[in-house]
Amino acid sequence: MSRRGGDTVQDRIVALIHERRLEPGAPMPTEPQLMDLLGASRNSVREAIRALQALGIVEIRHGYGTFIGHASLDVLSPSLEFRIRTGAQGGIRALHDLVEVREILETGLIAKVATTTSASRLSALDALVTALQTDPEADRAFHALLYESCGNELVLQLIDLFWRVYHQVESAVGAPAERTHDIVANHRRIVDALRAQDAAGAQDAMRRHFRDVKERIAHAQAAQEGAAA
Amino acid sequence: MSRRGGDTVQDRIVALIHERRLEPGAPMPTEPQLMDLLGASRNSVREAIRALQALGIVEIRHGYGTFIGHASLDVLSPSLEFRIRTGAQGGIRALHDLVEVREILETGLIAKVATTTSASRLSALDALVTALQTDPEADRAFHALLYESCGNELVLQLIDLFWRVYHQVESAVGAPAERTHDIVANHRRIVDALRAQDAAGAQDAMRRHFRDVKERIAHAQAAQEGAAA
DNA sequence: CCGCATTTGTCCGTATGTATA
DNA sequence: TTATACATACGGACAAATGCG
Repeated sequence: MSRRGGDTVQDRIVALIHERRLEPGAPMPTEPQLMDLLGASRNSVREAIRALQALGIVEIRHGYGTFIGHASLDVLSPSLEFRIRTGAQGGIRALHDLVEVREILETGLIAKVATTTSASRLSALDALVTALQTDPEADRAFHALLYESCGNELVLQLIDLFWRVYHQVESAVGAPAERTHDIVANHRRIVDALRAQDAAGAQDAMRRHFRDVKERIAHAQAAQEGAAA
Repeated sequence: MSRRGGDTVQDRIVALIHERRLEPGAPMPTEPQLMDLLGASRNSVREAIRALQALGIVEIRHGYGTFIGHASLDVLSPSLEFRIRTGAQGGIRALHDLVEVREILETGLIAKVATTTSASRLSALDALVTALQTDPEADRAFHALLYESCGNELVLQLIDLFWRVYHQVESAVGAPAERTHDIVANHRRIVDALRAQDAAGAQDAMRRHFRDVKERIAHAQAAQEGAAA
């Protein structure tokens, strides 16, 4: 029932939000109110709200109320993770596609921020590069901080989403054979190019970084095929 | 209850899918079976399934059954559209971010396919360019056909998703002041560069295309601010 | 074409847990 | 602590849609 069309309970709730100009954080009507407004039973209203919650359009706080959400992109995490894990070849193909999207996004963005990265940000990036050797979250923070100055919230959330999904399925699809030394070197090259305000050099460094990531995936694929034989 | 963790009904259903190695298109257990398997009531099972449906992980057919879905990215359409429409300044800022993501993706991809576009595909692109003047869907088909040879299903779905969301909110946020002549010229430049196997030229043509799109958005923003004054 | 079984959709009533005041 | 409002969960019942004999 939920697909295209304006007559489902779910769509009518979304229309109600837009009509009332409810902004993120604002309280939703309570379930009894929605039952009355939409002429639907509690069960139908609840199911529609659960679907909207899965999309990040509303947020439910236990025993308190339901509120307008921010529709953050990270609601796609379970869907993307599922997509990869059910993909052919144990999802390695889908994982490669995911990394390629990351590469396209980050090589495109790095050129935009290459000349607008402040000195303080550069030193913060330096600190994160050294932290890479011990803390895996430093890598996530590194890629997030890189593009913080671009002023595009959507692309920041996209990059963070893909980073999280990749590292979540990486462990499930097989050990990545981390070579910390190469990883640190790749990240340091990126920072060096930014410090020199060398956009093309930063793009090259980013491409090299992802080339190694894709090599690890290909290696995992070969190991998997070997195990299958 | 639905957030992170492995003890919710929703997460247990996903775990069940993975345990049974159910692939897209395969039938899910029926609601009574899930009630028995998970020890939950029918309402709880139904709400969890509705959330999974919203994520594209399952597909429900009334009176027939529930099946494993493909987790296609287009489930994000309502979420993205909501995100833009509730954004500041009537969503124009968010719309600009969306177009910028499209630009990054397409300028990055066009370089990858610049040398692998067959002659038959080029003539098909030519036909779509002429169709642009009458059929708005030709634009969508054009951008889809451009990258069909890249072999990355994920990025294809991303580009198509962003195209649809943009054109859906474009009408809601204000008339775009279409100038068909310029649009056709921009697309033709792209095809010409591909025919010459000129990757850099194709990127330039793509950037010019999106520069015009962003100009239209800025124009709509100025008109809106003028109306508010 | 019809009727049947299966499955999902909707609804009702009730009880329980939780957060706020 | 108590009271209230809210979300959560359960069980039962009937309606609607689909596929099949």
